[in-house]
Amino acid sequence: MSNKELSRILFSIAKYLEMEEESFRSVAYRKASRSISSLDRSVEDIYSEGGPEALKEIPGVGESIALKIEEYIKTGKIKYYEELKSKTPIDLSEIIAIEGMGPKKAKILYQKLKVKTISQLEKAAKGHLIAPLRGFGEKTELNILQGIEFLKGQKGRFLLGEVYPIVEDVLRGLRSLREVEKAEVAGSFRRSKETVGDIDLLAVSSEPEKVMEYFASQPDVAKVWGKGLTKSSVRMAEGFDMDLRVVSRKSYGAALQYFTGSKEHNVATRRIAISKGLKLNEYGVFKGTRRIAGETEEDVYKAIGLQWIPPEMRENQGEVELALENKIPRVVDCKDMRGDLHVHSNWDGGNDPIEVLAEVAKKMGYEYIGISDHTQYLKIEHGLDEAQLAKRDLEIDKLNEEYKEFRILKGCEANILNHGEIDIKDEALSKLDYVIAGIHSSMKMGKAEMTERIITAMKNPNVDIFSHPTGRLINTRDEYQIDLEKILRAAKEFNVVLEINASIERLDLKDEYIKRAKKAGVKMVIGTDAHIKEELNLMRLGVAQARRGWAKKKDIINTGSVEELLNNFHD
DNA sequence: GCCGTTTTCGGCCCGACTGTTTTCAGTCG
Repeated sequence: MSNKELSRILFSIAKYLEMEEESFRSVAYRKASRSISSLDRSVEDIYSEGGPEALKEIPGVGESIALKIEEYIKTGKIKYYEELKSKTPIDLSEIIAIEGMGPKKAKILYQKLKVKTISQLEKAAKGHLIAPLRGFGEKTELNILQGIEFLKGQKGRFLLGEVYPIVEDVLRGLRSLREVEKAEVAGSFRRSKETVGDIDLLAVSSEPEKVMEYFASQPDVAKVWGKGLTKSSVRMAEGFDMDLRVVSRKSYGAALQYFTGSKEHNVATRRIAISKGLKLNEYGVFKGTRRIAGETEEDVYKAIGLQWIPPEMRENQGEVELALENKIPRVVDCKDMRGDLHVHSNWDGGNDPIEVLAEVAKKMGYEYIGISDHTQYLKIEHGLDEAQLAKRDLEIDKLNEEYKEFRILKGCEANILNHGEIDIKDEALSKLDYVIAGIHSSMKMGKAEMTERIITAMKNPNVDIFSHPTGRLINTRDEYQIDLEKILRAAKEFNVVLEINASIERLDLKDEYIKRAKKAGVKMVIGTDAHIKEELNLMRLGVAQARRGWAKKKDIINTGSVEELLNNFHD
């Protein structure tokens, strides 16, 4: 059993309860679900150490949910959940993945039209059976069809952040085997693409049968597609496939290069090899039949006259040409990061007190953490008003007195209202160390209006950072309509830093826009948008995204010291 | 169903937006 599965079931229960108008109970389940999905320990371990009592230590888990988790660990099922499912037997999670569809609509469509699956839903919409229903209409029907199309577009792709902890676990497991000399993940995962299809793993071992046996019998494996001595392929319980290849030590680097891709990058590198009278394949670099490189990736690139290229850059976007001239930039690295400015504390409904967040940040080696609680407009996120902000800042002052080489910065994530106004008084904003502003409402504005709205907000001298600039949710929601070039020019002119939001479903700015921002001379900041302390480690996703956008250390302001950082902001 | 520097019971989940309706239900953040 994985935390992920459990979290998914609790989330599903929450959605079923919404169907039943059980709103408070639903919120409780959703909270528990979120909490569990971001735990850094396995729920099973927690249970085996301390039983249901230990489970209750998990935020959002109380008596009742603890018992349900126990039931799940012991029997693999939760009776309560099974009952909810049998009452309304539909693919709820799939159907509500369609933008605009929620549990209530799903229930009506089941009751009136017996719609249980996406394909039945599509059929019903195409047959114009939905529009005549009370509460539905032409537009809803159309939105459903568009939503289904959107979902089809990303079928089979998983979010990088979703699979990250699972891949790490598998890799750790492989590396811990005595029979494994080394192991690494390749493919789009290694390139840190925002979504990944299947996961490609490589290992060097003199006893492949034992390695493959281990790989195929991991607890999370749902199905074994094939198991051989050089390649095995499995479907994980979470729904994605993993391939493991065991290669010889001599060709490990070449295999890593080959399986990391991208395909386009590989075509380009092979072409370079040919131009030098060499041959590059997954076994090595060959001069005639003699292998001249292959053991390490560095050797492989060197043998064909190229500088080593960070995996995140391997998309054939000009990186091969740069490598030929030894001009690959030193892109930003996790080690460069000195702090996180996008963190929500328990003041705005986040999970953890400022003190706890600061301690985690310190342990991560940071020199500062910025607390950016929501402001008042976002009622559901317990946004703070001017007085509450001031009160919170007293707490920060007090904590700061205790620290020597570490500082907690006072920030907020304010809301940009429909005409570019900020939802909290300038007087309050000016007292903070920095202000993040972002859009959390009216996301379907027209392009011109939306662009104007954002630029108006940027003109506010208190606004320092523009958070999740395009508002997209990967695989779920498109970007808002904005004129990015205009926004970039305004950011430069009004000295506003653009965020690279590292949360799993956002990764916003995306790679391409990071390049454009860089070109426009706009500074960026990587923020995790953590609502609980464990999410501070999403920084690595944000850094990976920045690397995909070829950002250097100097492009990212939270690689600087506190003084350097604050210098980027208005007074 | 969870939680407690307002409480072990009674709060918590508000407001905008959309697409439906002629006053509102469902969805989203």
